[in-house]
Amino acid sequence: MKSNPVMTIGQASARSGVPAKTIRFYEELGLVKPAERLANRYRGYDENNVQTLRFIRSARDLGFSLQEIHKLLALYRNRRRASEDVKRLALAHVTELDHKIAELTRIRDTLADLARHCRGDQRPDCPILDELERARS
Amino acid sequence: MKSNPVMTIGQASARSGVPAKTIRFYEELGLVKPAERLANRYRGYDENNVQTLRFIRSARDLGFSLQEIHKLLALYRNRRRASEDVKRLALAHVTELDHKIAELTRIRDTLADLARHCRGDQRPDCPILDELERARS
DNA sequence: CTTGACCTTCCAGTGGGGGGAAGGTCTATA
DNA sequence: TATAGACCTTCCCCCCACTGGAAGGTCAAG
Repeated sequence: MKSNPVMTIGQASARSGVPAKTIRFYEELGLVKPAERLANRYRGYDENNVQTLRFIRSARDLGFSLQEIHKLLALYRNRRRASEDVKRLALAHVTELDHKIAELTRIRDTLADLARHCRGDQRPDCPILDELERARS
Repeated sequence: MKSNPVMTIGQASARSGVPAKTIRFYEELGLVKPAERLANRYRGYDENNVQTLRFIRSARDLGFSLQEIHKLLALYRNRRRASEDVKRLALAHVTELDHKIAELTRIRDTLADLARHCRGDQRPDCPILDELERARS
């Protein structure tokens, strides 16, 4: 399962879209281990590493946390995985997203409503400040 | 503009709903300065302070950052403010929220779609992993 | 032989707090 | 009067997911 050639962190970064600093950070977390260390102490990455980095990037783009990605990577690398486990992770994340969206929407509507009632002129009266002042425990 | 009596941080916390730790943190940021220090070095808060803490809490609940709250507090305390300025801050925040909601919704739909196509059984085949593997730069 | 583009490690900061140590203070009760 | 316990103080470290920068090593081109 060796895939030459080996590249430096800068090249792996260019080919994966993950910043070099972030690649080192992921290594520290145990997510991506470079295939080898070169004689000059540089990290050496292979195609497998690049593929892993792309996987992480895609998962980050879909809003998965690094903890969730850790689990996803384990499933990704496990040929005997059950797709059930992947689906469960994904659906849990969808639920999380639904909660966040609902919360943000509620906030957005409240604020837009307050702003709609504010004249927005040179006078100091402002229902937005009035509402913030009122303790809505 | 003195409003006795003075209370300790615990009482201010109970009356404002802001944890004592957080009150100290806000002080460090220059958001709330206790009315006085008691002889025993305890912080002493008055009704004004409590009102400010409630204001901050309400603004946090509406998703404003502490930086934005800093500006909101300046307007709140300025009797010669123009409601225009408050409204502008609020609407900018609504726009931010709209972007976040749109982004999260896009992610949510993508992920739900992927999950919908995953059988979720004991077999390893999984379109979710397939998609993560594919580099969607 | 120098310049500049890489690479290395380590330390610090972001935002918005939370946890907990080590120690001072105050009040109620035995 | 002693002591328990509930406060308060400052201090530093932890979370997440990075990002920036300093100080120094390595390598290819001119």
